[in-house]
Amino acid sequence: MTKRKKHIIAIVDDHSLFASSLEKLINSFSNFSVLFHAKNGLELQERIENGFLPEIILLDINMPIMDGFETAEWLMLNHPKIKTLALSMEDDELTILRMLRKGVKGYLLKDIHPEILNHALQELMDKGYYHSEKVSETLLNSLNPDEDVILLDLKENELTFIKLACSEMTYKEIADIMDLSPKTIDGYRQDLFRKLKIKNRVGLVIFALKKNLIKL
Amino acid sequence: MTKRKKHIIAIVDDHSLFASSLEKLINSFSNFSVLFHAKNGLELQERIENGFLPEIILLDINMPIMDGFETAEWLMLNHPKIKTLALSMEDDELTILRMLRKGVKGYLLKDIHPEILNHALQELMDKGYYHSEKVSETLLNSLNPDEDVILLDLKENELTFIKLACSEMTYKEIADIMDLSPKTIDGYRQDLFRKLKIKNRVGLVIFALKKNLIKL
DNA sequence: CGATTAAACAGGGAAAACCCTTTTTTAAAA
DNA sequence: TTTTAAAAAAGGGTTTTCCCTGTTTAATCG
Repeated sequence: MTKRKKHIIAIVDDHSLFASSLEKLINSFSNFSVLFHAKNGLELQERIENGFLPEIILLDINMPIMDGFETAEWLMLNHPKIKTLALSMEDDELTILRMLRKGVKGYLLKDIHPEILNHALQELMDKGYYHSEKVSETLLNSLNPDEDVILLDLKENELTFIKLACSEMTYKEIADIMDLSPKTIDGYRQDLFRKLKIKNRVGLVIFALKKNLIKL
Repeated sequence: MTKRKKHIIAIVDDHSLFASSLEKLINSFSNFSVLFHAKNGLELQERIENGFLPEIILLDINMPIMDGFETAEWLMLNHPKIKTLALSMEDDELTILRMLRKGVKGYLLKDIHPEILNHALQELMDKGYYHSEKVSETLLNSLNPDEDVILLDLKENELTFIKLACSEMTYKEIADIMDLSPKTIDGYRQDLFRKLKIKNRVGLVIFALKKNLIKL
């Protein structure tokens, strides 16, 4: 309730319709206002280097040219005082962990209610961090730190393989789709089974679901 | 807001601590009051046959002696005017469908908030039915009526097999646990694959998860 | 009781999955 | 350009899964 200057926010999102409406929403809050929005990380860099310095950045992840991961990393290294809040539709644990490792102060899912956004921003300023309920849940469910390391170390091909292995395709078919030898696929499989300490493909499906790597 | 007589409710639940607190809660509502509670369907029958006739019955499912399914069936056949509301922790589609087939007017999950209960009871009287949000979702997700028929027709052994097949056990191990021949298990498998039109065990896991037959 | 029906079980074979190890290829570093 | 390391591929074998069909067993019923 103290009368003070509004906190300055920047929005980074390639979906400009979303960004504009978000801007309107935030400007309606009493404690926050939007300074500018950028279509991707590169545009954000330009703005910042031209002297437009926000306190908070709402950062989308899936963007062309320079995505959320790169952007968050650049921010962490070059402007550590800016509080970055990831704002995405992705709720899989891998994406969440990756962003947290890039130094974001919070992770918001895009389906949050308007009032929650206000609350989230306030908490971010007060406590220094804020996560969506679902995100906190996901992070809490991850009681096995080893698994997190494994998850973060997954190569792109391994990830693709896991997702495809959660379908009814045979490994042969997966190999065809990924344009790799069945023997290579078998290598991925074997490797993952060892790392994840699982006995068969069912274990892989369960893992993928627990980590939200696939949806039902 | 019209001043009228409270609607008379009976609670059927073997967990008497839960039943008692539920009674207190309901008695605090302006439009409803609890007439009695019974530990199982048999006790309910006795009460009703002694002239205690509620308008609404909150019916638990897992109870000794006479469970929710039997009780709902008996109520449907003998007292069709009583509105029965299933009140359970089970959120799998099979249980839900089974209860609906026994004529219950609604399905509430036990983790609902107190205010929702009041609203649920009111809706039940006004519209004649009410389902928990999660339940409605589950029923909505089931866009394949054929699958529902299959689900309802599942034998106990088939169900057990499905659940075990969602673990990392081999069919041989499942056969041991269920004390059946591996060939019998293979029969279940083959049968289910045909009925559910799936190609392999992954399909079975996905099915079980979609229907909430297993939890992660 | 024989007849019917469903559940349990079996024979037998092909295809996938699983597993260990080694080699080739590729790309980056020294 | 040689070294090194990681990714891809392969050799080769065992186990499990998958699938078709047919038989025995058990329970129910006219």
